[in-house]
Parts: sequence; structure tokens; C-alpha cells
Amino acid sequence: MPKPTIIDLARRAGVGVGTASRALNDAPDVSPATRERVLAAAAALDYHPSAVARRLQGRRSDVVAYVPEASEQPAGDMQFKDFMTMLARSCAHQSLDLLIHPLRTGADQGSELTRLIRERRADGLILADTRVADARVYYLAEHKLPFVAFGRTSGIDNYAYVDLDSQAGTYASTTHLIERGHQRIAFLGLPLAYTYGQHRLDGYIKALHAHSLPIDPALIHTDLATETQTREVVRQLLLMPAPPSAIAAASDLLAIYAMRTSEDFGFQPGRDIAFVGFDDLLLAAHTRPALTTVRQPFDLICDLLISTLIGVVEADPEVLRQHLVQPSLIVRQSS
Amino acid sequence: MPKPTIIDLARRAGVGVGTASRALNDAPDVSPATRERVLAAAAALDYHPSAVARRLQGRRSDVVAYVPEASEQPAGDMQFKDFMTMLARSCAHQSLDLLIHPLRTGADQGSELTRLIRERRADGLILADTRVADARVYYLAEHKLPFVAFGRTSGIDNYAYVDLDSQAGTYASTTHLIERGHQRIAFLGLPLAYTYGQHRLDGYIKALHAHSLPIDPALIHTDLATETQTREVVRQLLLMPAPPSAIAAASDLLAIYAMRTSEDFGFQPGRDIAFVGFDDLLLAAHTRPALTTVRQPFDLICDLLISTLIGVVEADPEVLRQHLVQPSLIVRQSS
DNA sequence: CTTGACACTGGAAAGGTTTCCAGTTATACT
DNA sequence: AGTATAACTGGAAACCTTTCCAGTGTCAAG
Repeated sequence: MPKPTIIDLARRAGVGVGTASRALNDAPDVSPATRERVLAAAAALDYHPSAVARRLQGRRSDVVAYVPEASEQPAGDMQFKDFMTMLARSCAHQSLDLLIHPLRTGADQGSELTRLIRERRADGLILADTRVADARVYYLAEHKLPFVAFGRTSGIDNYAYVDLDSQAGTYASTTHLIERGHQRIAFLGLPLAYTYGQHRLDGYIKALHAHSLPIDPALIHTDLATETQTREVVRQLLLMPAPPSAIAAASDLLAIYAMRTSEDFGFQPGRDIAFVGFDDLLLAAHTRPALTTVRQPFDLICDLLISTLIGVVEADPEVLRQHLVQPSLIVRQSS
Repeated sequence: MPKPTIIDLARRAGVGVGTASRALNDAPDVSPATRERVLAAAAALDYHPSAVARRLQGRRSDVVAYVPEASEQPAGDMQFKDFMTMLARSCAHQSLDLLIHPLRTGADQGSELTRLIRERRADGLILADTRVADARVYYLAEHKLPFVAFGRTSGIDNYAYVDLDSQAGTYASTTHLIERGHQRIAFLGLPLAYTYGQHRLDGYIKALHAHSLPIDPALIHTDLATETQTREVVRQLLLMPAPPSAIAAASDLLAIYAMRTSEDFGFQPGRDIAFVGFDDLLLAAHTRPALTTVRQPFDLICDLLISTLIGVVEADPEVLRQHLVQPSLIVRQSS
């Protein structure tokens, strides 16, 4: 019993294949009685239309490829699964399948990307973890391949992206600390090679500026990756003659490391020193004290990524190609 | 300039389509000169064969779908990205594409899974996060859909799986503690609804048994999810009249929470109390003291998942369908 | 009774590849 | 020289859908 085709189905229902197809896709030009009969036959035969054949006939493959860097992210990416899940959900809403195709950093990324599109294994690409200078973005834009980047890249502007306004995020968290009366606020930053690493630093600086506070380079540490590294940096901060009274971190993980380190020094986080993070990890709500942080609306971001990509693929001039999404500050006990 | 087809290519190279196809797939029956000519023409036209058409003609879609539960994993799944990346790499080795299709917990999972296969959107499925009683496994096995589960499920045996021998993992870590002279060893466990949660507990108990140590229910806490929950449990342990001298945790995260809590009580982890974890998170090597833990060889597991799945899809009787992979103990300073 | 419009239907064509089969030419062997 | 074999080649068929077009039948209006 080979899998039934639409021909078997049509025969069984006593109609032509064209009619069968129309009935299944509830096209307008088919009588209710006929549709009924086709649907019944489909159920009886346990018929499922071949997505492959359908894709061949249409011009689309109805697949989106998600192309993360085959990460060396220091602490594991805790939000990756949530993000993937939401992205998949957004795809499902548009009846798209989600392909995942990590790019090895060394390999010939260009031809890899080209083949994905040109072989029609995917209609469009979603990039993530974009860097300040991101070779993939330059390549895709130059070769006019359909893609949307999650995150901006500098030195190029005519491409589609969705990005969190990270700068607004740290601006908000830093301002929050300032409004709580803090004057000396340290900043723990991520690698500046990533665009969001840069933006999160920018927001902190902008907030200090806006409130006429001095920028003290001694209070700013970026490119933090490991826990030991972070702890060492925080140690130095706490041992300063005039230690900071608050610490703004560019990620929840950094903030948590910092809180722990301050405890080692006998400080009580949230009381003696204020902390804010960034990301709103599931962890963040469960630390003690619960961490004030900045949340990115992944669901909205994913929807935008997919709808923008569809616009790009269809070359729809109506679709806005560049989106900046606002984060929200979640105030908890640590600040 | 519509995308060139193999017909354009053949015309350009001055050969028939059959010959062109054979030349591209380096089939045996084509002369070196002809192949040369076809390849040159392909380069000139920037020709890429349509994966969709290829899939239609062959019987395969050459796609594997990875089907995680749309998790409520308490702490975010830190290893998810690494696992995905390796799985994708294993797929790439076999020229397969990896589709990701999270299953909403509520929805009609059955028809979702059936459609994935019957519509040929994927040739086979990889399941993950299997539970002790996993409805998806039962369903897939009953409907004879091609799949491999990462993790075992009870109450059924004729299905393909790859699993880490978690029991051996906690057996090893617990034994390691015993050999270090510990007699009172507490256990922090994961939800028992997950098979590995159960197995990790089993290994701990088995190790105590093997060394004729008593099983003290007061030292065993399972179904731990959040940090606060874990800290509370550890607090209770440390306040016991005869507190444990070592703690075996079923995950690195639980171990780290426990270490931190013990520090709050003035203990020095690794000296006053020993700790072992499970998972070998990137974090684990960077805590202080560095965490002794159990590592799963994800690369091997992924290769096995994919090769087993291929065997299942091709109904190859030669392929071993059930694999138990041994973890390895990584000894660091915490024990 | 004829004509037009209308509602529905069947079947062919297209989408782009691989595979199979029959055919052509060249080579080798008797 | 004649035949058998080998080495290669071209093109048709198959994979399974959707879409388009021409056709059939019904009904209303003229």
C-alpha cells in the first residue's frame, strides 16, 4: 500500500484531480456536495498531500532557515530555546517550516548561505548574533539574498533587520538607578564585537550624560565572558577607595555573578549595593534578591522577523524593513 | 533571468539532461571531458539544482525534524544551543536538513506528528525531553512513524532510542564521593516525571547500596526546580543535627545553588562540604571552586541519533536501534 | 426555442530533477 | 571483416501537486 496520491483520492471520490485539489484547498469553485465527497474520501484513504510536490509546483519552498553562529557564547545561551520556540511558533502561524542551519565560523559561509537559497532549501534566512562588523550581513546584502537580521550591523544600511533597542534598555536601567539616588554606578559589559554589547554600553553612557553625571572609566568594564573574570572585576570595583553604590550589568548572568561577589565582601545586595541586569532570564526572578532587569519581548520580535522576511521574499514594497523594538524594565528587589 | 534549470544547463553544455544530471552527481557513466564541460557550464550559469525537485523525484525529503517539548524547563535549557548545533552538524554530515518543530503541550500532538511525516515535510523525527510516560513515544510507536527518541520511556520497548546512561553517571559521581570518604551524602534531584530525573536518582541509590551505606530519606530531595526551592532544601540539610558531608546533585545548576547556599552558612565548598553536579555546563568549570561533574558526550549522542534514524527510515535491519551512551566523570575542586 | 450567463468539472500542462532504457559510437577480440 | 562488448549519451517517464482552460449542463431571459 504505497501512500495514496491525489489521483487515488480523485478516483475514489469519483472526481477529477483538479476538482479534488480544489476541494482540499477550499477553493471557491466547487459544490458543497463534491467537497463533502472528496473530504470523506481523503479521510477514508488517510490521504495527506505531499508538501514536496506542492512546493515544486508553487514557486516557494515555504521554509525559513534560521542561521545562528555556531556559538562560542561563554555561558551557554540560556534564552536560545525560548527564542527558537517562539520563532517556530511565528513560522507555524504563517505555515512555514523552520530550518536550523548553524554556520561554522571557519568554513566558507558565503557559499553555504548561497546554496541554502539557490537550491530552494529555504525561501529566506534569519540571522542572529550579529556583530558590529558582520561578514554574513555584508555578504547577503551584496548578493541580494533574502534575509532579515536579528540585530543591526554598522557600515551598511539597506537591509532588513529587527533589533531590540538595547541602548534604550540600559538607558532605562541606569536611569532607574540614578532616580534611586545613585551617583557612582559601575557598568559590566559584554563583548563589544557584538552590536548589542556596544549598544548596551552606549545606553549606560547616555543615561549618565543625560543626568549630568561624570563618566568614570574606572567604573566601566566590558568584554566580560567568564564568571571568574567577572568576579575579579567586581572585586576590584568593591576595593576602590570610592566604590560604586550600584552596578548596571549588560546581562543577568553578569549581574548575578556580581551580586554573589558582593556578598562575599559582606555586602547585602539590594540594600548596600543596587544591581540591575539585562535579559530577564528565568533565573532572574528566582535569585535572592530578585533581580531588576530589562526584558526583550521575544514574541513580538519573532513575529516581526518572520513577517518582515515574508515581505522581503515577496519583494513587497509596503513592508517596513527595519524595526526597533522597545524593551521594558522589570523592577524587583535588587535595586 | 529566471533561475536556470538543468535543461538550460544541458543546452548550454551541449549535452542531454540525463547526462548533465549524471555529470553533476558524479555518476560513473560519464566521460571526463563531458563532465568537465557540464561543470564549466554550471559555473558559468551559476546553476544550483533545486532541492525541491530533487526531493520530489527521489523518495526522500532529506529532512529530519527535531521535536522538542515547548519547554517549561525551570532554568532555561543552557545546553540546548550546543545540542542543536551538534545535531545540525550530524545532519549536515549526512546531507540532511534539520527542521525544528516544537510541540505545544496542549495541542493535538498526534496529528501534528503524523502530518510532519505523511506530508513528507520530514523523513523522520528526533524526540527529546522524554518523560517516564511519554505520550509522544507511545503515539509514534503505535502509528509506526519513523522516529528516534533521545531518552527512554517506560512501558514500551520496541522503539529506537539513544540515551545517556544517567544512572551510571550519578553512580560514578556518588561513588567518587564515597571513595573520598564521605558517608552521609545528600541527593538533590530533578523532576521524576522525566526519565533522566528518575535514572539519576537510581544511580545515587545504587551507589550507596553497592557500598553498604544506608539510604536516608531525609537526605533525598527530588523534583527541584527553582533556585529558591533548592536553597530552602539545602538550608534544611545543613541545619540537620547530623548534616551531610557531601551533596550529589542531579544537575550543575542545583549543585551551584547548593554551593552558594552552603557558603551563606559559612561553609567552604570543596573543603567543608563536597559537591558534585551533572551536565558539565560551561558554567561548571568557571565556578569557584570548579565543579566536579558528569559530562554527556553530545557529539556522539547526536551522531547516534541521526545514524539510528537513518536506519529506521530505511528499515535497515542491520542497524542497532537502542543505544546507551556512557557519561564521563570530570573531577574538579569541589569534591 | 435560442442564447447567454452561470456554476461546476475534468484533464492537460508545468514545475525541475533523477533514473531507466534504448540507442550510438568506438574499442577489442576472434 | 564481423561481432561482441564496452563506454557513453539522449530523451522519456516518473515523482505529485496546482493552475489554467475548455467543456458540460442548468437555468433564466428574450
